Amino acid sequence: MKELATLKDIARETGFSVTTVSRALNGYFDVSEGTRTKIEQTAKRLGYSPNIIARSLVTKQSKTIGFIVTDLKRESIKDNFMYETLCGVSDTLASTTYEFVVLSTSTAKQKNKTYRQICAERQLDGVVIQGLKIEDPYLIEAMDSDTPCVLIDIPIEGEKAAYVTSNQFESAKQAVKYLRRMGHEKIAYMNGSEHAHVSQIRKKAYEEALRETGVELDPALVVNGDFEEEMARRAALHLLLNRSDVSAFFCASDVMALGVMQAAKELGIQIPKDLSVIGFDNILLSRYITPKLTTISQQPYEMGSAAAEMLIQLIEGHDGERQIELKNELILRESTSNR
Amino acid sequence: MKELATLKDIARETGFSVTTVSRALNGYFDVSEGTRTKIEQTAKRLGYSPNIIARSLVTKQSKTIGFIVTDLKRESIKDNFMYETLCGVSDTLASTTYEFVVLSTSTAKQKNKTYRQICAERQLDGVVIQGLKIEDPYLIEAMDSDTPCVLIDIPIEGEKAAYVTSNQFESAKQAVKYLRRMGHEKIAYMNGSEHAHVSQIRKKAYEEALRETGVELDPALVVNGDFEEEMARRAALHLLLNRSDVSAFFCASDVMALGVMQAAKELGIQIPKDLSVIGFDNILLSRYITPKLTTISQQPYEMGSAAAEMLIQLIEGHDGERQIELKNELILRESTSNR
DNA sequence: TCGATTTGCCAAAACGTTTTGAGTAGGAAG
DNA sequence: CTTCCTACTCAAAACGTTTTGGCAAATCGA
Repeated sequence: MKELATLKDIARETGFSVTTVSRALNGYFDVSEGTRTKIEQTAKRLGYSPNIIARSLVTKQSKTIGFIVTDLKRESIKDNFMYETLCGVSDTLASTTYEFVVLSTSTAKQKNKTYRQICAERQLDGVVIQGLKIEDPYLIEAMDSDTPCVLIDIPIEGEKAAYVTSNQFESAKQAVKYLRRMGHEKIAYMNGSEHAHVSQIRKKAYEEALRETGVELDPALVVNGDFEEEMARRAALHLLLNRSDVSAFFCASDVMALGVMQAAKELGIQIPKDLSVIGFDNILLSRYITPKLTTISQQPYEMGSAAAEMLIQLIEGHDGERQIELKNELILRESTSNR
Repeated sequence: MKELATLKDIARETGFSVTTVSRALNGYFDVSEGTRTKIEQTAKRLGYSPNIIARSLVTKQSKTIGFIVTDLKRESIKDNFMYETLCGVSDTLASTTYEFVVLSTSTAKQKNKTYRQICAERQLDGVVIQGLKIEDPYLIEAMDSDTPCVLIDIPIEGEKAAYVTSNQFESAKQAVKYLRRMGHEKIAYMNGSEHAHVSQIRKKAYEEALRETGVELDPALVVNGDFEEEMARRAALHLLLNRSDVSAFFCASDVMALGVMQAAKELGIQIPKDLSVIGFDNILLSRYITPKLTTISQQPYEMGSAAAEMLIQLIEGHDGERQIELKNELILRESTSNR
């Protein structure tokens, strides 16, 4: 299997110079129609395809964007958040000339290789970042880096940094207020990892919703499941054992809601009769379990897709929106009822 | 934000030549200890990181492997096959110097850009291919291409081509024979897309299992759901309406089994009392629905991980296994019972 | 007719590496 | 005093593109 044809090969074959061949193939106007078709034909005949690497070296554009994700792990098949955003990114990139490389990182790894290095090494044209923790070094770096980037679910803007998120705050408040309207007063909150921006904002929403509906905040009702089912189960078990007055649970993720439901089951607490539960994410499972989970739907696919689009705008220097907010929606199902 | 430092910068700074700097940084032995440390220090001080693109151009190694997947689409959040293999690939690649770019293709796209071009353009060091149809052009190309590749679930070998698969045939037979042992005789088979290799092999297994247990093949009992829930539902509906003697369904995927179960429900047919159902894949959902689905488990994560490992062996010229077969397992749950 | 413009083409430099082949200096061996 | 190693260093070429500046011929304007 021989090597792929180069510009030089075409030049030799047609008798023109490398320069002319290059310009012909790139649609410049200073090459006559005749030579252009001749060159194009031999290019086709030889199966020529430009060497993106060589091109990148001189143009400084790799036509590659990085999809940086923290802890790409198989456990997240339950919520498919990362996978769906990836699909969104992939789909919109498919109609462009860009391709994307998946870069899985972690807080530990970020100490070995700086964000700058990651971008520079492969001369990434742009970056989509998802799942970063608030205090991750990459966050500050990304903010005032030279290479365009768009953050998912972390509302930070910079010279070349944009973000896409959703109306987390409002929708979370809406969920809590819904519980209040159903007559619940002792509403527990299962928070996710403290290091995630979404956790902070959802928690704040929970607090504000209670305040606005005239309920005093009880710190004991706020527990943490770190976005994990098992941890949530244990935390819920502990809380429900000690506080029989809790009649509703708002969870920062569906996966944790699963843990809460499991805990309730173990204690013989019936959902929704004895305990109402609301999740967050609208994962696939949420409408298959019994009782079906009331939850807040997000649109990860659309987020990925919007992120990619915005990134390309950024890369190509068009100015436009620097922030996008998608709409979440409260989906009422069977896990909630009147007090 | 200034550009990243280059070898030239370090050379200027230290007074050595670019050659020496390069060799020092790459650990050659013909550079004295003194200069090496001096060079290393300034490299660190300037935040030097090699430009992989430039390096690739001369070494012909991009340190990038391609993950070619057909029709990366959000629908597959139900079976997470593709996502899990991706995690497997990502995890084993994480401990190497390779990175991977996701290349989503389709039968249509394969007409525009040949496999060779895809590999050559980005000078991919190797490729993992998943989800290819049997008659896809890429298959033949990959088989005798120069760039190493590992196919997932398509047992084809080549000079530089290897594959990883599972004991599909045996495990499918085992499932059908299990139904036979439970006394079922009229066993329907819901096949997946004809173009998928796994469909063909699972169908053959179904036929052979019946033959070996002395049941005459009834072509009318073989229907096709194209790996889609809705199509499977319709096909099952049609079959179950006309053939009340069918007492069991073996499905080439869990997602299609979901469709079958839905059809049964619509017809008032109870599972497993009136109809036994076995799926394939052991998707997350399969143990959450009621009744819990009896199915065959696969190990997509391990497949991806094994594929990546084998690919690197191939790339680096070590010879070793060219084919890997993982073990599937029949998982008995609640959707099957005696006739 | 002559100068000016346009058209079509090209040589050479550049991008940041690695690799090759050769060179220098110093010491050891004869 | 040569000759030969050894240890270290480097200039130059190469990888496959794009870009710059310019050159020759053809066309145009007067």
